[in-house]
Amino acid sequence: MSRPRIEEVAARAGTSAITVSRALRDPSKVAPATRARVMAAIAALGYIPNLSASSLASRRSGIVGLLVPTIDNSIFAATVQGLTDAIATAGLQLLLGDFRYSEEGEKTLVRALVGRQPEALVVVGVVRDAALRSMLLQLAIPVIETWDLTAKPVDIVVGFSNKAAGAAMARHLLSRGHRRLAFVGGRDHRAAARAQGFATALKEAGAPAPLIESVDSATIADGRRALAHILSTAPKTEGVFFATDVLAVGGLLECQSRGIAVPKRLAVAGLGDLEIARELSPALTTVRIPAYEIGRRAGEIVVGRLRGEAAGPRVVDLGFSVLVRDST
Amino acid sequence: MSRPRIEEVAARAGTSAITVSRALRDPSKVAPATRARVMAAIAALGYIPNLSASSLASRRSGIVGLLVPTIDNSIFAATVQGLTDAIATAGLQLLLGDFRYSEEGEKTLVRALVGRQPEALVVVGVVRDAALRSMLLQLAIPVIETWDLTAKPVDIVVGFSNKAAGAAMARHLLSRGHRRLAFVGGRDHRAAARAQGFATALKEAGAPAPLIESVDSATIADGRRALAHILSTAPKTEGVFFATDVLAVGGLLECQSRGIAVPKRLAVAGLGDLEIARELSPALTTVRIPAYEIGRRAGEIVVGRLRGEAAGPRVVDLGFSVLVRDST
DNA sequence: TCCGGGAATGACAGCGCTACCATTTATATT
DNA sequence: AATATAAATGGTAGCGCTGTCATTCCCGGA
Repeated sequence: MSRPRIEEVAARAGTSAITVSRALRDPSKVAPATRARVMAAIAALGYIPNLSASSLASRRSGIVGLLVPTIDNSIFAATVQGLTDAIATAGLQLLLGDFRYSEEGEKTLVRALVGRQPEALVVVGVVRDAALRSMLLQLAIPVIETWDLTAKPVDIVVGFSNKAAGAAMARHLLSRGHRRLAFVGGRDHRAAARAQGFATALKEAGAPAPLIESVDSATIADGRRALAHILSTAPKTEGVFFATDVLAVGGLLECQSRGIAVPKRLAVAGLGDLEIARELSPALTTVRIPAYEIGRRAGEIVVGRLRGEAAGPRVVDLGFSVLVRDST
Repeated sequence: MSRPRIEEVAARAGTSAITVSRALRDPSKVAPATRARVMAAIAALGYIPNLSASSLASRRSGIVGLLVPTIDNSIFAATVQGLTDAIATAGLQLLLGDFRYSEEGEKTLVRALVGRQPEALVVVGVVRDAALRSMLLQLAIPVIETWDLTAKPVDIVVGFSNKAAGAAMARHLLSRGHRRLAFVGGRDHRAAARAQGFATALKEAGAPAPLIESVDSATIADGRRALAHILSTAPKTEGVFFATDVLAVGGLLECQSRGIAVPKRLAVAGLGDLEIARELSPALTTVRIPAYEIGRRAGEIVVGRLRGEAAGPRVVDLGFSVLVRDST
């Protein structure tokens, strides 16, 4: 009752194991009649090749490892989708590792992923841990970091500049006449970069430094709380930039609850271009991130590299765009 | 510059390959001093075991395959998280397959997953295709279907009754005095089951049959459009049950735009308990689905089975609860 | 002192497949 | 007809690890 092996298929098709192997992987190398017999035998036996054995023998696993901080976050989901789409064309498959934002988990996970001999590794985020960096460097496989630009990637980085996004939003808010501004974001590096760009742009424009409000997680309720706190601390605030749309939706709803006029009394902006942000009224001004494209491009780079194509630039900036809507 | 093998570690630790293997997998069988030398050698060489070779030799892959229709959907994300949490305790890893709701893709994908010799397979949804069912049966590994109860699962099913959820919501709406009702949902089996339960409960209560409105996808915009269409087709409708919270949010926002009083003039209900649904005003009445628990339980069942524990019931109903809020 | 028994370790074969090279057969060229 | 060339196929070895069984070593008890 155990699963059939390639030898059984070969016997049934009246040929040898190696021919069955070829019929599956490179049909052009097998005569049509033989191929037909092999395929019939495969179907009859329900044969499914053992890819562990295949990986071991061929030294090609057909796997791309993906390291994500958490799959809960729907914004990363688009990136995963893009990556899947791109690598599927090359017959590659995704092995997912979800490290839950923990440094220790990250290292264990990398070992588990690398042990499966992936042909490339894609990381959502940038690798900061030095030990991990050097470990990845030694692997001698493509490593693509995403979602955040860094001047010295382990190998290649595909993303956009969080700092530039923060600065762009600062300039937009200033252009609308809002000068006393606040920033709300988490404690992760991406949010910090957005805050820094935001503050720097304000400084350059001679505007007052922003109030920086930190949140522990990024739920709508957190956004509400942050806005409430800002209004009690700095009631004269004229505009708030939230590091994510989810937080911004909380801000917008809190304004609704309190009867605060948006954008007249207070401007609200977010980042991420969620559908809900577009549908609320006033519609949320936000930064569109090419989340799907980031994954897609990462996948294309992986596929290109595995085909031995010439390496492109190490830093791929996919940009972003400020979508001006009614909330600013 | 290639990766070190177990032999190199053994040589450096002054022992044999098999002892290194044991030191990693069952440390109690190796003397502490030897173990320490082995670990030192592993660290010095940066050795990472080749799990393809390990799988092949031991016939244990340490992998659980997961088949999801799409990872875009954040509601499945909680299930994935629960599953990951449960199997991580047993040192198992997730191999993700995303079949994008296509039947053909599903079969290809299963072959790709099964080829990696997973120790169990978890499916989000129920397997309907007969050929696929018999293929899964032949695998002789645990197969857990989720998110939908079925009387005859391939092996085990963990979920809740979509039909019962629809019926519960129908009874709730009736109890609030809403009698002319409508249902909005996609064309998938889960939505169909909810619609059926909804309609049946109405019939049993002697209420008029619901208007059934189908949507092609489940975005906020779809929910808005569906509500608009219902109002133009059947202006006397008193309540709408949307198959998902995302659709219901669209319905709620459309009511806001049109100045329709909720729930006085029109009651709105959803399913899924998204945060946004809770935060809008009026807050959305919805059905809470134990999404995380479904994944978690599926994982626990897998782990239990692999440990050879006695099999439990084949159908595990985790139930649901109607969260009554202000929109009904 | 000898022996039995368990702890620690190792030798060997083989998991199922594919790379490499050799061989056979069919087809084209002179 | 003889040779060159390509297409089709097969034999053998080995990918890196672990299961199985054998061996060595040490200790306590008779």
